[in-house]
Amino acid sequence: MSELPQDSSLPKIYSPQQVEEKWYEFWEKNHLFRSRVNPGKKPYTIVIPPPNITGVLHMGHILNITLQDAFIRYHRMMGDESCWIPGTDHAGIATQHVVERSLTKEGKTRYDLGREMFIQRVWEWRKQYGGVIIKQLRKLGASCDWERERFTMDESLSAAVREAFVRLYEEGLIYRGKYIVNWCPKDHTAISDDEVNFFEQKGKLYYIKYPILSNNASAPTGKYLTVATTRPETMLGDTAIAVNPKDERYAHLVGKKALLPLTDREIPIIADDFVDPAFGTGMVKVTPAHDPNDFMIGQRKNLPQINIFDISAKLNENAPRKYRGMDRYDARRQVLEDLEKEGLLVKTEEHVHNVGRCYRCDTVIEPYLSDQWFVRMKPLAEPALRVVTDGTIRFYPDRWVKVYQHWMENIRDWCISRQLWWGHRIPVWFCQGEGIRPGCPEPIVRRTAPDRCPTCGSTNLRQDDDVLDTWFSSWLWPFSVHDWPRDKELGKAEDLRYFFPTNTLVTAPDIIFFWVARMIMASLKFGPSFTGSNDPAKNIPFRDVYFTSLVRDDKGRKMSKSLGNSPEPLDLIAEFGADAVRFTILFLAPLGQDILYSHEKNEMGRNFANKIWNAGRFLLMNRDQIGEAPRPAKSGACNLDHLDLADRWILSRLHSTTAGVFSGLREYAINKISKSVYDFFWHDYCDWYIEMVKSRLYGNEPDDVKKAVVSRALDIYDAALRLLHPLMPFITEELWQNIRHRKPPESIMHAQLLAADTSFIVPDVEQEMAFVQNVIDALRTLRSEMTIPPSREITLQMRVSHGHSADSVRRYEGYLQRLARVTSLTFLSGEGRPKIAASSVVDGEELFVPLEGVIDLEVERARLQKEIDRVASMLEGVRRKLNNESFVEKAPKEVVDKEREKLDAFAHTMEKLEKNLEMLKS
RNA sequence: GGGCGAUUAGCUCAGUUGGUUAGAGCGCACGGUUCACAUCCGUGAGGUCAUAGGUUCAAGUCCUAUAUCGCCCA
Repeated sequence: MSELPQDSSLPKIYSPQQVEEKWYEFWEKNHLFRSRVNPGKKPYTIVIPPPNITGVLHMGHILNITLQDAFIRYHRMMGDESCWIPGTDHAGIATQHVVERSLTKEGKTRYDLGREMFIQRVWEWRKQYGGVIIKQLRKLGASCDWERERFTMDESLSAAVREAFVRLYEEGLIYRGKYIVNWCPKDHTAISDDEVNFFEQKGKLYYIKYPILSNNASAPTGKYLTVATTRPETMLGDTAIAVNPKDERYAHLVGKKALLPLTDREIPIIADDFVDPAFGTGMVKVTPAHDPNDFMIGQRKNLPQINIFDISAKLNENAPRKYRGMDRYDARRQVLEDLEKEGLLVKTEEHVHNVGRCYRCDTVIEPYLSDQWFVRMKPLAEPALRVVTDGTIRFYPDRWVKVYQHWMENIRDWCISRQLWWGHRIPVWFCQGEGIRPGCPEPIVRRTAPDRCPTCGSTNLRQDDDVLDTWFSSWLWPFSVHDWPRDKELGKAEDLRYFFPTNTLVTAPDIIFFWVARMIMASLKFGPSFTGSNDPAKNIPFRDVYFTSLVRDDKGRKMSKSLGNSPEPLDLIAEFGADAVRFTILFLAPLGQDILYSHEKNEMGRNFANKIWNAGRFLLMNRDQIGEAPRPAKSGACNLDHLDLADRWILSRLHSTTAGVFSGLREYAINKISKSVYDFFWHDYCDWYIEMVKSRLYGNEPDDVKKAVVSRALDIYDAALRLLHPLMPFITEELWQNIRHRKPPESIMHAQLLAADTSFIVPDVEQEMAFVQNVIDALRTLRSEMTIPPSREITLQMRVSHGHSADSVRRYEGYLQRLARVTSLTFLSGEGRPKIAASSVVDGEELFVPLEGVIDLEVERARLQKEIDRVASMLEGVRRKLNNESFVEKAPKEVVDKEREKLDAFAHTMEKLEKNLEMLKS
């Protein structure tokens, strides 16, 4: 950094582009984001919710990242060891698909490459394109500790995944079983729930008769029951009929059997809560192998699962011979035809239902039964629920606790296997025998690949083909980022113990189950092994969870690529500056409510930046012309020489603003923080303080007083920049570096925040200032309504009798001169008043502005009458209250006293106004 | 179907445990460019706080119901 010349002048308009780039480089080059284990300081840690490597920055990230950066920067300036750990997620399915698409362009499939080559290809892709988003975060100003960046497929994070898997398996918390997945019959792969697109579609509801069998002989009773289904072909896999247990119509049938038409299978009639008595006939067929809900019923009732499809959704050998080899839709036609022939098809209705389609090829998804790995969730969920309900972990806003609780109490086992190639391969091997001892059925679960089967010694082992759900690595993130379980061998043991638990998690509520809940479970489960404590408070992954708003467009629609209503964040940053975009989004972000975003709103942030810039420009010009008083020894302290009302007032405002920022931080009320800093800077500091300072700087004060005034204005500005820095890091750094001489690598990033000192907050001073402001406001209003041009000077006559003295008002004459163009101030005594004058009553004191020859008496009379009406209606309201006996009796004394004071004040004002009006009439 | 949230000025939103005359930004109207800023300054208009009941001396704020919108779960 080159030293700035003393006569440095800033351009009139702030242009963020070069400034932002310059300071980010400076921060990075000087390692200012770095965090180190420091027992002398309190740690403050955030782990980034790792974005997908396929992802690009969108508005949701802008909000999410800016929030985290603001928290991290505030804590850094409060003296905490702030550590923000960045990284990315390998996003199994999304990434695999992206790479497969690029292969398709070459006319290849992943099978052409083979598993190993394909994975290599993914790594290459990642190196070239992956993590674009990480570079984009820098444009936003994110102060992540880049030296700690992690990727969920890093070797040490893979070790964490294997460690967790093996431990859970050994404890019996992981098991293998059959499960329904979303299967694409065209791509021959399972896809995740997120990748199924649901569309409403017109279909048909078929009513089918099943013969009821007698209790003992399994002989037809001649009676039938009727089920309704949208997928008649799956009846070939039915293993039960179900009714709702509360449905009295069918209570007598439960426990009996029915004959499955077109087959010779007998199936039971059972009762299950899932069945909706109002749907169809209130009886449903149950096909556990081909419908997720039926699958759940089947699990509860121990029903057989008969899979009638192959991987292409053609009927397999489990279907009657006649249908084998048919496609599912051909089978549907054939089944319907055959039912019709047997007189079992009762009727057909039009029916609208949701159909899931593969987001890649639009093929209708087939719920398909296959072997999967599961985590038993109940034992993990119980302690994880407790730490949230007992307040060890706090949610902001706290209504998410209920959502969390409901989910945790009804938790289902977690299917963690995925039929993909890209991801953490399941650390399980199967013995392929070799005939030494036929079948070693137990899976071999190891942290590293075994050489031979521990049972039979065979070296013919085959690793499970599947990989783990990406969330199975994400749920370890708060401690795997510190290289658990290899933290000791990699020298990260101290980091892990110092920075864990993290303090704040900032995330979108839509992943509360996928991620937030599971991190809590994983940390409570594995935490004791590195914290050395069983205290849940020491093993939670984070103390506070901030659930962000959803960013919508100005019509309230979700931002989405297909709607084209999502702005390109880098374009926004280029147009308005990162600071402006950051500030705007934080200003718009009420805790827990959606944000309605629109392009123009960024102008607010931009204008604010420009305002701050110009305040700095004003200060620098005056510093250069007038100079500064000798600096106080303590850096960051404020010059307190020659204080006047405006100085005491702005100090009071600065300290209460600071207190407001701190309380906003505690409540995670970020929009309260941004609003109070905005109001302080713009309205208190610029609108009033600077204008009042001008009256001293350009008046007849001695030189040393002027210098003290300049110094103090700079000191307060410096403190305000620090208060604003976490919200607008770039412009505040630029100005902070300009207003005083700093030596690199000195940075506002590590400057201490001013502590909120209540001794500076003085109600009397604020009240006195409010009076002055009210007088100025009244004069301005009067000028405007009497159409007195702003350039025209006025004289003011005051009568003070209501708590103010001529002497005290006289002290503020300079302000009135500067802010209301009052050239002469005189005081009236007795009852006299100027004959031709505009008048006003402020806090009970009378103002007269003689306007002989200028005043339009008609206008002034109307003006006064309007004011009289206003005061009269308030007077009336207060009177009504005080005439109410129960109010005077029951309301607290202070409230009643306050109303009495109001009554006096209004009555007093009324009296003056009426006299003044009368004067004009005579 | 169950749960949750929202409804305050034309628009986007503040409004502490009920107790000053319900505020801000944008937009609108009017006036303003001599030394920080027209990305600005000053002034003004604009609200029966969704509706109906209730509790209370007192309700934008608490309770109940309804309406509309949105989210989650099933």
